[in-house]
Amino acid sequence: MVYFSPGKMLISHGRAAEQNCLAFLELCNNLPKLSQLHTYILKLGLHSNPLVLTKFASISSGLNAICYASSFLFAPDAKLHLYDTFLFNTVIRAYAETSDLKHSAISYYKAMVKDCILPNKFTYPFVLKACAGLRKLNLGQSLHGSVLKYGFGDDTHVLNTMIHMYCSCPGGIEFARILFEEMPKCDSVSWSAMIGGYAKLGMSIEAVQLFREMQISGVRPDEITMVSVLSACTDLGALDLGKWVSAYIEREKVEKSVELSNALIDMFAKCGDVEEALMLFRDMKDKNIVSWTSLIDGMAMHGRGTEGISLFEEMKSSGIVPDDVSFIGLLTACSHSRLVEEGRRHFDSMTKEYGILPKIEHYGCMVDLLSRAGLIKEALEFVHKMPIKPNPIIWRTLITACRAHGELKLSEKIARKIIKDEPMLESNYVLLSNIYAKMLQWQKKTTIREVMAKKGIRKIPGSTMIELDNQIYEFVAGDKSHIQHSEIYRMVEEIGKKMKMAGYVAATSEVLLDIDDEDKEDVLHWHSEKLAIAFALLKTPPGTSIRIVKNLRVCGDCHSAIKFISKIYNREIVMRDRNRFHHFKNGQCSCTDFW
DNA sequence: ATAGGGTTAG
Repeated sequence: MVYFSPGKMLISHGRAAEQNCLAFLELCNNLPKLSQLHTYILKLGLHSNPLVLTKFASISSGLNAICYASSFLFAPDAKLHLYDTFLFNTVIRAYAETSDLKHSAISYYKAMVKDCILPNKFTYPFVLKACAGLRKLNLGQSLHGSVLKYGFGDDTHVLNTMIHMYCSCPGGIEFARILFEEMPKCDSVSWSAMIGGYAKLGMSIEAVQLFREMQISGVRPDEITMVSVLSACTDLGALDLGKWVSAYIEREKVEKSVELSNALIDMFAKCGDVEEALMLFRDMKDKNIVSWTSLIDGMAMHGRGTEGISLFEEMKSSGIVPDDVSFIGLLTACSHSRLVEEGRRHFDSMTKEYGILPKIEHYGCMVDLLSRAGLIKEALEFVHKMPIKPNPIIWRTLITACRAHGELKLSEKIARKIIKDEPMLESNYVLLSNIYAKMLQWQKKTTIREVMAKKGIRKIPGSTMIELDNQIYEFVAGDKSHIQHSEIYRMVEEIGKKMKMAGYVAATSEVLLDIDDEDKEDVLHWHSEKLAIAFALLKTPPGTSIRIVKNLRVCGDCHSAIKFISKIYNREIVMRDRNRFHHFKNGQCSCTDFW
């Protein structure tokens, strides 16, 4: 234990004072004695000493330290001297790294420039980082101007941070790309920043494309680049590419940080190979809570809820204390596997044993858990009793469950309510329109379509992606853009005939879900997942499994059709939809029709 | 003294 007592400190001067003070600050790390320390530093006249100040700002790494550090700048006898840039940099950095105070970093930067204190090459990475956190494009652009004005337009560190800043600001990605293209020489950080920028925005195709260009460029990707590429693979559901990245990491001996291993686990789980995710996880020496949570989430998505729960218990036994995110994974695992009692119990233990205040996501999981299992009344009561105002996601969860359990009147009522709350959100109308389809009330369905058209709201088209021979193909319903489309459509017809012979009957209410009247006959078989599967049947050897990724939830008709296809063509078909995985095999689906 | 990264309800 270190006790602090300023009175006993040896007050000395000059270099000795500095050394003394630094040593003392080292001792005082983590001690909440900042105000005494502050007095002490002023007494020694060391408040403009850059080394002392940096040390001071870094200890406790908290708000207080930053406030005291910045107060030195305005001490009555503060003198402007050679080190002032350094002083400002210290304060700007401290603020830039404090989540809620990034705007203060900008204020100090502005104050600095106003006082004619020249920024140096260390100033801008800090300032730009703060700007990235604030996500203000126009501020970023003006900082960009200053960077050029002060002559740091060819500093790689500064430019890399600027790419990151542009990628973080809405509407900035194009500016980032221009900057990136114009850079005299890019290093792996530049590439990672740009690839990561695309990946974060969900521009995963661009991220992967850029990674291919990076390989041609000869800059060696490092583990951080790989994390960004993997997150693009995860988004696309591109398992082959993900596997290639994984092999590359082994081959090139890229350092496997915990983050990289976690990204691999997440990729394998979300691209459909949860067994590989599990193996990787078991091989990890240092796991953290993210590793566990990623795998639990993976189990949840694949409907392997019991294993998700065991992992959660195992995590606790290993000494990791669950956090709010891991509870989301656990509760999702329960709801997707109809483990109602387990879900309830864990929800209670979250507050009672771990003191975690449930967030809207946790309530959402519970509403899903109950309503999906058919306990609609209880789910409704739960919504009315919860202490947070239910959000549209909660209402949509209820609507979907009501529809699945035949409570059409109730789902109509809720759907009308959320349209009132969010009149411009397309998915609200689609829900109501689907309810009318199920009620066979075509007139009302048409009216909804007309209302949407009048408001200029368009439905997001369903699309399905498939990865074949290092290419990613995307199909949308009724799509005829593919070169081989006539062959594909013939295949769909053939599949249709075989399915009928096997006893398949189209579920009309579902088939007509999202289709305009004039297209009704045409689109019967043309949902994007059917096109993608027909394509895969044409292009892949018999007996191999087929993996597809859908952007929306699979419709009931496609779900039953794919069951037939898996049997007729003797193929395992793995499908990821918006919510979860379906493994079709021999006429059955792993979700046991519980989705 | 400076830059880029992993899990989050339907």
